[in-house]
Amino acid sequence: MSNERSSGELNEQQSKAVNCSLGNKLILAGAGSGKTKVLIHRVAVLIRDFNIKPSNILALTFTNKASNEMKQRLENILRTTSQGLWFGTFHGICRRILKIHWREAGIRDFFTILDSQDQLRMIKRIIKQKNLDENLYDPKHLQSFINRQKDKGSRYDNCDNDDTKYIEIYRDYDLACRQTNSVDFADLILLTYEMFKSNPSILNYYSNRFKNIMVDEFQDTNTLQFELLRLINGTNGSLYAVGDDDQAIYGWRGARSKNIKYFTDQFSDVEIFKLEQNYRSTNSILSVANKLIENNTGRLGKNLWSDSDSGDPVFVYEAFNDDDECGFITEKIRELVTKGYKRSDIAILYRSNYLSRRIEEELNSKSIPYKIFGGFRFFERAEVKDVLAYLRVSVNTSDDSSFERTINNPPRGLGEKTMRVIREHSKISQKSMWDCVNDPNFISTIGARASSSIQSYLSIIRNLQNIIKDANLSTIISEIISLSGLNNYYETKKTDESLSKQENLEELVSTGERFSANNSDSENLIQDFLDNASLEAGEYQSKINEDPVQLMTIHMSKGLEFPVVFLTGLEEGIFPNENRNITPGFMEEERRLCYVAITRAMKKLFLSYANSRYIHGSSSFFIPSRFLDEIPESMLQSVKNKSKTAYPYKKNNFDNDHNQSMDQDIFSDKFSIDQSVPFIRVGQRVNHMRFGQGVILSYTGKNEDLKLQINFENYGKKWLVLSYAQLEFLN
DNA sequence: GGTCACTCTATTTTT
DNA sequence: TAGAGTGACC
Repeated sequence: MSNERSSGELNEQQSKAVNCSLGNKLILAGAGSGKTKVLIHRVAVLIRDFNIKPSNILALTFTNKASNEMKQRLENILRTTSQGLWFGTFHGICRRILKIHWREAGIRDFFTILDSQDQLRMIKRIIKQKNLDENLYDPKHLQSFINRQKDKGSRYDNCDNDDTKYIEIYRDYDLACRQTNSVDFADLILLTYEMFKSNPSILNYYSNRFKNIMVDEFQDTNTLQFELLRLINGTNGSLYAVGDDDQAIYGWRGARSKNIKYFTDQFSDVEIFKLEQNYRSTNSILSVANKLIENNTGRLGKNLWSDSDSGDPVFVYEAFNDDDECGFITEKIRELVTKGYKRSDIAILYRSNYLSRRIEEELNSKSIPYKIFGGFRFFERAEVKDVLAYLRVSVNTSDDSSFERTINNPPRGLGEKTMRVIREHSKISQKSMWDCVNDPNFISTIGARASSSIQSYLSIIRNLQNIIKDANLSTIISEIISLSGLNNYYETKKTDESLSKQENLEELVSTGERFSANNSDSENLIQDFLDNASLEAGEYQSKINEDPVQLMTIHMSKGLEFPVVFLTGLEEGIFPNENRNITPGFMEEERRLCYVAITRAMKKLFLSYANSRYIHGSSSFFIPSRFLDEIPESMLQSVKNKSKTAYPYKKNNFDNDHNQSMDQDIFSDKFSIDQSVPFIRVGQRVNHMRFGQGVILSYTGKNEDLKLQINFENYGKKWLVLSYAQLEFLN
């Protein structure tokens, strides 16, 4: 965030929103209109002018990043600490509440927070236990079913699904969660909600305490979060909700952007403010964004304007393949850096994480430092999770998943057979797996070899439990790495992979060190560290670089801004992403996502698409994204690379032959390359019997399905199947 | 029970 | 392409 703006004066709209009376307020804030600034200034006004104690304020955001930033910026304005003010994400705050009221919530202390991976593993296990076919009961599908139900506030006994097996799995999953003392993401919120519902006195306490609730990105709240806010806010609270319906991009995760509308209906006396002046982008960028988003229906309607200069035009680069696209980007970055831009001023945005690989390769080969946000998350790496699992069983022995994860890792000679026996026994005796293997009667039924392996595992954990009592966090972690035998295991392997795993574990030790330093006031450092690992997956930094180019998905970029933005992969199927079950409103959400991407740019925006792209091991053709068509041509400046033939395409280096096989793939025997057919390339002029002359814009498909998009002088753009259309190729 | 090599298959976004 | 899952062999 640029300082000149955060310290600057408020404009009239902002000032009204900041200095309003108490009560429920809705701030409709367009992209770049200073919404965080308003939120922070509002908190300052509450404290300074309304004499509200910081401890009576709750500030909710969606990401930890946003929360930390808000905290810091507020303390800058107040010039003091914001002591007692609760900052956090919905999940983080609910976790905090459950840590205090776990009894009332019907769970046990020291619960484990399951991340999506853990959750999926648990569901898979249940499907297996029930002897169901994973093809009929797709674990991922069930995972999203369960999460959607929880996001709506429905437990298994009041949810709707025609397939009773779904409901059974949901029930068994929840049962397993309770038994293993684990809580998933949705549970953090649902348990808090249910606890408030059944304990009016506790609810009362929090309602009275948090008379002032601030919510950022309100359009991203889901049904349950909305209801939770309603509970805490009660009848006389002041909820200050800031949001933008045009930036709702989490519908797929259960967010209900209609909450903005419901807020005015279901909360009392809501006063609405609009922030419509954009301070971020040049007018060229803003016009492109506005034109694009006009294609969505049912918007609340804002008129985002800016009095800044028009600046550079928005550029579009048509690449013929992904290499070309990356080449263009790195070339431009070099140019911009020589012109005085910092690399960290530049962001490369993409729809999906896997699209970053090619870009990374190119940046690496050109030695351009970069930092990638999201993607592989540090705490989701297998070896890191292994070590954390050791820590988890040590503090929560009923955590069966962590028990299972660690007992034979590194291999100690315990196989599927023994595990099955333990699992069975645990199910029948209703005891945790840990309790089972600590029961001498049960152990005596197990073979000598297996039982001695179990004993050595148990002694490792007991040893760790002793160490945990008085060692500091980073010591504990490094003890786990060596005592567990993981370090030895990787040491003897000596592969590149095991080496990098060891490095990651070393990094984990320093992460622990940093965490202790930053959380010296924590009452239970280990618990907080473990929960933090689940809730904040940690950004993985491939290299520690000075001034790196920023790479991230569009989702990650929300709330951020950059002088220069490259928005890549604007192709049908990639962005908008093709979705198997196209849900209603899906396309509009994709469009909003594109809107978010465009409005991240302050000065320069480069859009790019490739005619062919190497994906999932093979090359495919793409047509440009419809979003490009929705922007008037006059607003875009095309940067075409006409000197290169788009098709058939030969790579310059011949180190592999996939391009050649690609040619053959397209021109099979039915449609072989024939000297009478000139190069089909984008920009090629053609003549059609009926439509007359035109220019090839793009193409898709292969063989007899090869389709060309042609822009005819008198008939406009048309798609024609090459094998049927009688085309004359002009020079 | 452990390991390795092979096959299969899924490829969206995240707290 | 890469990660997960499977099966054969030690």
